[in-house]
Amino acid sequence: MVIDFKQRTTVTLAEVAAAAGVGESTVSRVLRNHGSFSPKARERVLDAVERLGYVPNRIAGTLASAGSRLVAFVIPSLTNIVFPDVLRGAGGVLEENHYQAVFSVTDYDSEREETLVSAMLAWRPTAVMLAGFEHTEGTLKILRASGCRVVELLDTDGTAADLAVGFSNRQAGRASAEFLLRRGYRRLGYVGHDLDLDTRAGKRFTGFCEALNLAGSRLAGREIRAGASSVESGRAGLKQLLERAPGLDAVYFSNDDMALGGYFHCLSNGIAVPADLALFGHNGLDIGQAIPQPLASIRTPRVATGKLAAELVINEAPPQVADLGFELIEGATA
Amino acid sequence: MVIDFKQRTTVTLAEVAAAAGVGESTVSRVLRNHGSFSPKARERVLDAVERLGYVPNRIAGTLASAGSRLVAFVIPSLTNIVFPDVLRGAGGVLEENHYQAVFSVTDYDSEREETLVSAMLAWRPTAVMLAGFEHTEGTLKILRASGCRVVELLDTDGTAADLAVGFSNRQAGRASAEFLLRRGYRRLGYVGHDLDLDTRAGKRFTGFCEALNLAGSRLAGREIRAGASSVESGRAGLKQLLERAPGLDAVYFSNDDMALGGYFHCLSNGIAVPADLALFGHNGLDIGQAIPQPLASIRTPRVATGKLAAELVINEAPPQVADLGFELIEGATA
DNA sequence: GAGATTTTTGGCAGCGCTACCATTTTAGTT
DNA sequence: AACTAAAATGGTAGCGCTGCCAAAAATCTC
Repeated sequence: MVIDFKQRTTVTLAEVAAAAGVGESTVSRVLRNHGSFSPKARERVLDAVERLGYVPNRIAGTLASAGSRLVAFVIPSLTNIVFPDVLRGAGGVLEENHYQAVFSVTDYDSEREETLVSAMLAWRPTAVMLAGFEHTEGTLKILRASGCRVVELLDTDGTAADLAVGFSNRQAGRASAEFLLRRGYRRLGYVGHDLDLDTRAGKRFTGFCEALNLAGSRLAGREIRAGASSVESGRAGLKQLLERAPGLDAVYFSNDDMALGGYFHCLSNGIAVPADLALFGHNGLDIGQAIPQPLASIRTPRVATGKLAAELVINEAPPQVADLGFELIEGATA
Repeated sequence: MVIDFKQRTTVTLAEVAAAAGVGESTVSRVLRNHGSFSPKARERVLDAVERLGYVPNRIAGTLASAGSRLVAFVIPSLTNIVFPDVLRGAGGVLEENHYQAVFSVTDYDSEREETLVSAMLAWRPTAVMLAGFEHTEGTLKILRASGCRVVELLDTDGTAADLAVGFSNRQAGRASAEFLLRRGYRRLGYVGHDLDLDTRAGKRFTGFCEALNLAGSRLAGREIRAGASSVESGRAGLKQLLERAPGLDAVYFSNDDMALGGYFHCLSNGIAVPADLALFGHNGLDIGQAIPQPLASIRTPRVATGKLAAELVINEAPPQVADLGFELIEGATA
């Protein structure tokens, strides 16, 4: 196999103009379909573009004009399917409008977030999309100074810097507790992952406890596991919790991944769900609905969040907080 | 809340130079730590940068120099965790080397792939990363003409355009069949998703059938489902298959998502695994190892693929095919 | 201490494009 | 046909940075 390494002089707009026998401006106008030009000119330009294999250079275009049509995502994780879902929702809209998505991953580390946001801004993106409201002072400062739009995703409990799209995790936590109480469960436990890192999970937990308090009840046991959420962590977490706090009749998990782990623990150990123990997750993942007993959970608007976030940015919407709500899935595990 | 909409004149390198009392070149050299400058100059520049809150403009930098330090990913899906995993692997390496990842999603449509690759090239990326070897002629043509590096991911069965990193899906399929045969299963079925779209799954299936033929055996039944893989699709697929082809003793699934669906079907319907029916997946996802009986599967080097792909590009490696292999997980479902 | 090196520095021409403006061409009006 | 309005076009000055080069300053050599 032979690869051509010789410096292929990239075709420029000027060359296209020359080949088409028109001025550079005309080529630019035709290609962006902006301003006026004759059908004849259009044809000659498109013909030359085709013939020379011209690919516009958006780096140059961006520098010359104002907007970069680049949208930066600085997200905590790619392993937690929540974020790919948001990216997916945004991706479609962005693409239709000829925007490009750029991303980096913080691993739930807000210092890293600051570094990454700062690096992103060097590309002069139209907007920066972040998870939630909890950021370092430094992050907020450089973001403000940049003048670019900021969208905080998947959270509405807090103060938005500019735009925010998501739902109230706190209310989701409350709704989960209320549902379990309504079903008659009284000895409730919690299995979660690191709440300091995943502040949205923390808010759900807060909401959950609030609802319990309001009902004159309280958490009968909790197991907080270090690190990110995972099925295995949920499984081990439930095992731990049940050993330490026997007699629970329902457990709330920080999300569906954790809850699935819990479910599998029950399956393996002959714990009847929900007769012996009820399980409640969060996110409403498809897989949770495909297990033998559909998981009781809360369906969150992840794709819709990405979609709306992109739309707001593209339409230059004024600062606002868009609450997309959530939907309780009764399932069969509670 | 008040948002400052006034056109915040972005700080430029020239302003930093003026503030630091040095020339523009010196600022540029200090910031890139490239070329020579005195400690004194360095200090004054960094001080001015800090004071003015200067953020370099990489759009301009890229235009002026050669390389964009942008790596484009054009992937089939974000729902299939395989691709986020690859992105994750690449992301770390890219970030360390001050590269940025840009992506778009084809939804397994090669016409869209061509459009998206073309759009990506407008950003003059250092490399374009694609899934597999199957691309339209048009895609290959514009890629060749662009002169940028191309990495084809997660496949080694075919002809690479430039770099390729992954493993042999065909061999994975063979290994899966050989394992099942070795275990004594004889009436083998297959449940898969759309093979024309996911050509790598198709190659696994081919390899699987080859191994059966070699052993003088043949597939006893198959169910190919339209659309992308999912747990629900696997569940429904296995149900269908068992109705149509009773008496199977093992089923090979196009991937772990599908296999999990199959497992859940068995759980729901009192089919003992593996006594009544053995199940075999592909990818070795964590969740497959967290269900009551760890799923027999093949662990694929997804993160490592992303990592190596990024490294090869950054180190300007010569064209090559890197086979990272795979690992059979015996599990407990076969 | 003069001359030869080496290090540090600033000026400036692009990179490829778009925005703006001035000019030319075409269409419209009476 | 003469004149006006509208449409089409090309020239060119940047966008903010880097790379090159020549000049200036610092260091070394005998």
